[in-house]
Amino acid sequence: MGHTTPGSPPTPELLDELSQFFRLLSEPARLQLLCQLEHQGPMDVAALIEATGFSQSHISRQLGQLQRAGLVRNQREGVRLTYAVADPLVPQLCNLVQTSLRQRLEQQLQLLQSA
Amino acid sequence: MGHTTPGSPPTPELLDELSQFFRLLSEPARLQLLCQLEHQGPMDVAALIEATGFSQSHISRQLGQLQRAGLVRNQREGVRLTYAVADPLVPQLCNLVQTSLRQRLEQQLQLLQSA
DNA sequence: AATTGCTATGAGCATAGACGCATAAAGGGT
DNA sequence: ACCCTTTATGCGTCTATGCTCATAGCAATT
Repeated sequence: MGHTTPGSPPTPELLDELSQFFRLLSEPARLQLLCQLEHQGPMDVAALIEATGFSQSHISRQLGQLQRAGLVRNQREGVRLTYAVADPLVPQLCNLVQTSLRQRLEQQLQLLQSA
Repeated sequence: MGHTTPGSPPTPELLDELSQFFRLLSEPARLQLLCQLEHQGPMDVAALIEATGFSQSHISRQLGQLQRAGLVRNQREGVRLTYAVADPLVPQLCNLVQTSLRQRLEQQLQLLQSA
């Protein structure tokens, strides 16, 4: 039940960093780009445009944000840039959340069945 | 290096659910409320107002969102509502992200030292 | 049922950020 | 040096939402 965490409460700075990080993943476009890269391996921008249907400028901006956060890395291939996932954290998080969401849905389903 | 995830790519619906979930944590106010509850154990709204300095209506709305998402649960104590964390997922996520952020900072530090 | 104390919610304002268009910047080939 | 291709960025628009004020709803007490 009601755990209390023994450590100190998170500082405002940490709180801000955490929320900023989650904000990156809160945008479907960015999350989609990340998942696409995770699933397909490294891709260049043209392929990402093709896969997602977003405009070039939009993709460039979103990838820029992901790169500044260290979630993605790029590499030149001639004039093109190839992007790749740079941190295994994101898939981990998504799996955790996905599992939790599923569990909650199953619980709700059981509640409905018992009614 | 470049893993590719064997499973199928996430459906648009899953992508939306995941991003909506992360959006909840992307707001400093909500994350602060969650951390406060996690750290102090169950608290009533007056205590949360005291602890965070937010207005009553703001807190009510944010707690409502967290509750609809199943992250928080409330319980009547007379006329007051006491809120408590309802899912251990959030502290897990925060710890993962925090660890990853720290690792990245340490790497950057080493890069600076070797320069 | 009226009053009191606590919580939820409608209305409105302000701001952040997504998204596209146009254009600049950068890199490579002739 | 010029041109072509690819990526980054300034600017404008529009939507979403944080946040507040006022007020409505609701539970307990008398």
